[in-house]
Amino acid sequence: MHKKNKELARIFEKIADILEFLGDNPYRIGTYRRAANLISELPEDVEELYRTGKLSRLPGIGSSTMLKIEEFLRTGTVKKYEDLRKRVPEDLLDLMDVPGVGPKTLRVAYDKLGVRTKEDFIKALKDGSLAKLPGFGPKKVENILKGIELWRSVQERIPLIEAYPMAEDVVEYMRGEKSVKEISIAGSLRRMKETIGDIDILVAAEKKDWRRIHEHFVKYPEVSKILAKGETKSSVVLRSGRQVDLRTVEPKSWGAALQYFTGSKEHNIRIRDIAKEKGLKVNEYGVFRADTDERLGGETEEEVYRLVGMQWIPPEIRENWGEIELALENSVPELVELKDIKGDFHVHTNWSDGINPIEEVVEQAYRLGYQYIVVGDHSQSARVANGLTPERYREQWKIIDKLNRAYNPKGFYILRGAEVDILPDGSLDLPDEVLEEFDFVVASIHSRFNQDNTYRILKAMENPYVNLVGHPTGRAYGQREGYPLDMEKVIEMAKETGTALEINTFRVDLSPENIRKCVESGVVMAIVTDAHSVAHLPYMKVGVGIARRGWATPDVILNTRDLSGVREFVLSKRKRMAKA
DNA sequence: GCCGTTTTCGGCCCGACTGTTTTCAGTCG
Repeated sequence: MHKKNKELARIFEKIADILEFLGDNPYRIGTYRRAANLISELPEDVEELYRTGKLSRLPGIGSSTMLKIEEFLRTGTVKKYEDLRKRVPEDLLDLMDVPGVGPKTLRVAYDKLGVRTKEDFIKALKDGSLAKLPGFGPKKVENILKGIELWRSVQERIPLIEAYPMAEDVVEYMRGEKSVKEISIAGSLRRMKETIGDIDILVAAEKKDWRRIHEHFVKYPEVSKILAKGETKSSVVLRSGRQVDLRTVEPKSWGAALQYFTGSKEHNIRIRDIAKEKGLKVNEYGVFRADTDERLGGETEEEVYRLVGMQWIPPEIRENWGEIELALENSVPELVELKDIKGDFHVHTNWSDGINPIEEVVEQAYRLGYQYIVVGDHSQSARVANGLTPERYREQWKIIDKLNRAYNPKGFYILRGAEVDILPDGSLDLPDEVLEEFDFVVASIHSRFNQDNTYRILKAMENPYVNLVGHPTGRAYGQREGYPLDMEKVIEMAKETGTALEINTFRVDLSPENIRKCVESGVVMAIVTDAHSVAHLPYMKVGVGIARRGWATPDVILNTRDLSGVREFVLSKRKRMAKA
């Protein structure tokens, strides 16, 4: 994320927290929170958007917010925030993130018990003084203490790629309860957000079975704590420290509930707003006429969207970022789907740092129904990854040739590939006469991040044999921010040279924001798993989700092309660069 | 604080769970 966006969003979030503590108008507070949310999700630098005048046109950014943004860009801070923070102990406000603790609780502790710090608060919980206040009791205090424990263990959101298998496992377990009619992942996970706070699961079943379903849910073997258990909603914490929420709805409400619990919040508020204008009411049970409460539908998501007058919107782009306007005009783009994917361009074997033999990797790719796979082990300078010398690649090719003889009759092709290192000066780790013999070449930066990486990548793309830039920005979600990179130049050069940019599933690099820029520029991208184990290969579906979140259509995704299309992509670059 | 071909004032999404209540407040999503 852009640094200024992050800082500004944090200031607005803090203003909201303080105002809430002070008991200000809830709608004003909501406005600050929405602004914070919007700014943190902006695909571009806030300063840039301000300069081009696009900022004030965003929904929820009014004149007062604009003034504060201007002030921030000019001075680096906002006076209102500086004034407000003097009125509340900062330490105390952090506690608002504790599950079960809100502004009212903190305010009472502050007023009645003189609580000023986290330690004060914990002391008030433990010595029973908070429990004595009206509206409080032993249970509430106990829950808050549990909340603090949870909060300390789950401070960070986890990467999509970690959360997804976790959620799939819960879904799989819940299918074991026979009264479950429909089940789906919901929330930010269904929207394929890069990081996930907690996991939402939705189930449709007959009302009489709900209790049994929740009983089953809390018995999931990974559960370490039960936070809540009801007829419609239960929450648990897994041993991994992750919270999972399960909700049950009647089958006739399935679509409305799935729509509702998928979010995003901004998207849903907008949808309900539109519904209201049409005299309708949308909630998790269905779509109703506002005046008579007559139920109009809600069994499927398509029906919900249709009833409010628009086409269905893919979950990955439900962020109120223009998708609703397009849906009203029936012109939401057809996004790339898993079934369009014909191969993977970047996987490792135990020839370098993968854990499986090439034979197993190839077999797994074949079983996924692909038409081709690019075996792309590291090149020699990646010593820690056991990178391959030209001689070892030639040995590997003999095996690839042999495998091809076995698999080609079944319509499956193994391509000679490499993930060649881009060296500090932008040259490549293998000579051209070797690169020429590969079917497909991925080039990536793996070290010396302090160099001019824009230059390195541009230079690598000028090589006629480089077909794909691996994890272009160097970002690895949850581990490393990307290095500074002039993305505009990279996009321009990719387009000019006919080089693809990588959507790396594990690193979420490219990010959805950058993917969207590529889509707009018509730059070709390849979705890859960068699998280091056969178990990683099926995560292509997560990669497709990330691509969809960046509004990627099949035409800009290289994996949607068949083998001859891929060969054509490689050959046309070689021809083009030879001429140039 | 935002927003407006029904409004420049008066609305703003809304239901579930928990614990403390005897009809509801606080928190959450």
